[in-house]
Amino acid sequence: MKDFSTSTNCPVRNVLDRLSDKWTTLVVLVLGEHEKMRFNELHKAIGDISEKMLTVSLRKLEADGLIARQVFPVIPPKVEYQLTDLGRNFLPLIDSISNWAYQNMEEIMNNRQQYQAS
Amino acid sequence: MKDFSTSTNCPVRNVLDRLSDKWTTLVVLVLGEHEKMRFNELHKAIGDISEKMLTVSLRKLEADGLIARQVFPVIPPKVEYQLTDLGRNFLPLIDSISNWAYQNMEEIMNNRQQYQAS
DNA sequence: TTTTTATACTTACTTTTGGTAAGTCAAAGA
DNA sequence: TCTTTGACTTACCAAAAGTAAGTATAAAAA
Repeated sequence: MKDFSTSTNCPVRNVLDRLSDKWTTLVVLVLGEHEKMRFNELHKAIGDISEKMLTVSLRKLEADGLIARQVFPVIPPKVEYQLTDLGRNFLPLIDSISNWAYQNMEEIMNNRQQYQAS
Repeated sequence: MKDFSTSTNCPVRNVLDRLSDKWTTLVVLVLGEHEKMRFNELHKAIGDISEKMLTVSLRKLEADGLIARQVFPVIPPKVEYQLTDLGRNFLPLIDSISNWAYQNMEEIMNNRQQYQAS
């Protein structure tokens, strides 16, 4: 049994906090479907993420080693992102969460309505 | 292939956003180890969550039907929380994320240090 | 030749969310 | 009568995220 009781000093919690983040998981999900993607592609694919937050999310994932960032020294700039081995290794986990959400969303939506009504 | 491009109108995204939240996942994780827990037990088990955020997280999970809240009409108050079937059904997914984080945290920490240094 | 366009970001500013600490309620015990 | 207990609220402040405009540079278009 692991220790969740300690905050920033616990590496597991630290990793977990970063990966259980709205945008981060989404970036991994869409990157999981495309092999290589450029910044604007990701931006369009996710749709409602701001450029700022996309940048932040990408940097965090890069720092953690889940994605690789390749810069082409051209103008206008070209940058490609792709999952690393570590990222690809993580993908199925978050993919299964996405699937679970898909399969259970109806029930969850119903539950929410019940809850509202009471 | 699912559509992630639309924001609040997409139920999958909606569910996903809520479940890929720092505190929410943690609450499910600790509830997964204890069967029934009272408010203050959860608070101590998680450690660095504020009472406010614990309340918010519990309400959201309750609304979505992942946990059940049982109030005992006594003074001082007594409230017990436990995973519902839906919650228990979700638990293994997040458990495996937690395990993945545990197994890969060393590599991730190393990656982060490399990144900082560059 | 000046203007526009393309791409991947920054930056300044505002809004929303989260954290902190103190307060509430009602009864039982000191 | 004052304190304690447990599950919250609430008011206030800090941090994070959203918004919109700006930056850099060269090639292509006007």
